[in-house]
Amino acid sequence: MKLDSRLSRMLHILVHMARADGPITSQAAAEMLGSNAVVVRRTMAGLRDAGLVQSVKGHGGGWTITAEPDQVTMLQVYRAVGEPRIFSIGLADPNSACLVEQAVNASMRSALKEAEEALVTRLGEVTLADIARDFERRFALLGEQARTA
Amino acid sequence: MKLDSRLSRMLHILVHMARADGPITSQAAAEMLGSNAVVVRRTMAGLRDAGLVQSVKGHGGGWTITAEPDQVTMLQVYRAVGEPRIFSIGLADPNSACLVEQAVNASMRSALKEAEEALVTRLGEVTLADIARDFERRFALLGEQARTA
DNA sequence: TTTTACGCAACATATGGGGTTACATAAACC
DNA sequence: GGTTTATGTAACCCCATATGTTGCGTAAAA
Repeated sequence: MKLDSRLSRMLHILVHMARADGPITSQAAAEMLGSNAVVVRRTMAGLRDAGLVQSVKGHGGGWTITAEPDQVTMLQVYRAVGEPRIFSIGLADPNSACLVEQAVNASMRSALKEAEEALVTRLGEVTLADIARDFERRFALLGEQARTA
Repeated sequence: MKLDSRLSRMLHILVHMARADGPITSQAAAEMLGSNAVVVRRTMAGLRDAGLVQSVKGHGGGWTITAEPDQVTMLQVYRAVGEPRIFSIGLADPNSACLVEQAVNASMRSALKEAEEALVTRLGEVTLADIARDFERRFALLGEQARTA
């Protein structure tokens, strides 16, 4: 399997939604992501259940962000998409009867736990508003470069 | 794919080898791991290339650890098995032209980098000897429990 | 010479995210 | 009211990759 990109994709769309003045359709989102409208709906369903967005059917419908961008962290989005497995490495047998393997498992668990905590902590510190501000900075920088070129 | 257990498995066998007084055959190792001798050879080849173990063909042959257990860290073993991908989550498009996605990618990269550094640091701090000592502790504890039961 | 092991290529298998098709339903527009 | 536009969801296929398996070659000891 390739990388699970649900978190990354949802962040992408959420920031777009935060900047849009109306709903974004699944089709439009899919085009932004280079993906498929069904995949978008499937993944966004988690965000809707988490209360981060709402969906409206029919003409003029689509997806709208309902939460305040400065109140939504990457961690919340990660959880809203179902808390996908973080690591692709892990224990061979979590419940081995072999004491050697138990010792190995203890050291592996400890290392992975530390890394996961570092990740979760960081995800909890960055909001959609932070990412949107970074976008604005990049956007301004681009205009700057165009003018001085 | 399930979890990549190569690091875990190799640690397991390395600690067994450190405690054995002779070579361990691929078949014996495979039985310890609940796996297959070919898989063992395939994975151990990396450890041999890294100089951690040696293999001997024929009668009485098998695998022997050649490095000092207190000089071999989990990190070295991780590298010897080919530095498998750590995360199962990641960026949707690492080289997107979309500035929003670039901002998302920056925040994702930063969080993942921090977690990876935490993991690598920890892996570099724990040696095979540490794991072997933990095994001894567990083993002693088990005898203790048996006597007081 | 036989047996025991490793070395390695080639192929099979399982898993899970993502892509695709199909159909149902709801809401806006005419 | 009928048509169009959207979402909701099920049911499939596709693909990458660690792992499992078979087969054959080679080296070393009995």
